[in-house]
Amino acid sequence: MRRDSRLSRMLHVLIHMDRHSKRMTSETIAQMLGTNAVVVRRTMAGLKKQGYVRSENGHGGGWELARDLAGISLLDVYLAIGAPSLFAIGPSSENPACLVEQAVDTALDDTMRNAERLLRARFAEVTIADLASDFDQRYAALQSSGEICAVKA
Amino acid sequence: MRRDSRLSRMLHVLIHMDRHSKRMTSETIAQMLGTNAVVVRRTMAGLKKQGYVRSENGHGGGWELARDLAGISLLDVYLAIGAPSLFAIGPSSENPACLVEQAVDTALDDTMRNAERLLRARFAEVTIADLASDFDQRYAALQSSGEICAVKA
DNA sequence: TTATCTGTAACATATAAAGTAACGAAACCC
DNA sequence: GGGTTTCGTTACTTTATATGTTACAGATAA
Repeated sequence: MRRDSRLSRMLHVLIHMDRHSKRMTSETIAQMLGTNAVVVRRTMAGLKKQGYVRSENGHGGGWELARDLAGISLLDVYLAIGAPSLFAIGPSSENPACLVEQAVDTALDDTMRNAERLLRARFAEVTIADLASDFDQRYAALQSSGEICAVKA
Repeated sequence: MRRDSRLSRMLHVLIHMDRHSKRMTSETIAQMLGTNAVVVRRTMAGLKKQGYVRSENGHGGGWELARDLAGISLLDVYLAIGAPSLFAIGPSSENPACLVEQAVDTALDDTMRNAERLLRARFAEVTIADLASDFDQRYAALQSSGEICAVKA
């Protein structure tokens, strides 16, 4: 399978929603992400459940932020999309009978757990507003006035 | 795809090879790992190329250690099997044109790079001999005299 | 009522590790 | 030498899972 890009995509979307006055439809967001509207709804469902975004049906409907970006951390988003597995490596089996394998897997597991703790701690430190201001700096640096992801910022 | 278990498997094998006086055939190792002899040869090829193990053809042939386990770190093994990607998450595209996406991916990438550095540093600290002594403790604690992975330790 | 939306279910695709079959080459035994 | 064992390698198939797609029901506004 490909690398899981849901976290990256949701952060991307949230920032655009913040800079976008009107509601954005799944279709608009999908084009922005280079994907499909169903994929967008599927992934955004978790953010909605956690109250980070709202969605409205019908004419003029779509998605909008339900909270300030300064109040949402990367960890919040990561958890909202279901806290998918961070690592591509792991033990060879769940419950090995072999004591050697148990020792190896325990050691690896400890190391991976530590790494996961650090990653989560780091995610918790950064708000989406922080990322947005990173974008502002890039934008100012380039002094560009063109299109940004097919959606004006 | 499944979680990559090559590192776990190779560590497992190396410890067994250390406790096993005779050479072990790919088939024997495969049974120990619950897999196939070709998978074993394929994965062990990297360890052989780095000089951690040797293999001999024909009658009485098979695999044997070429270096003391105290001289091989987890990082050595990880690198030997091709330093596969550690993370299951990543950016949505390689070269995003969108500045928002660039900011998001850069921030995530920094975080992941830090995590990778920490993981590699930790892997470098631990030798296979360290893992083997973990096993010894488990073994002593259980006072078991039975089979261990179909291969007596 | 009709055109837009979201929400879901159901199914198809892509990717890479893992699994499998086949065969050649090397080393050993008789 | 001839047969057997074992590695080395190629060329597949399988598997798991995020992603992509189609279809359709339900909700909302003009």
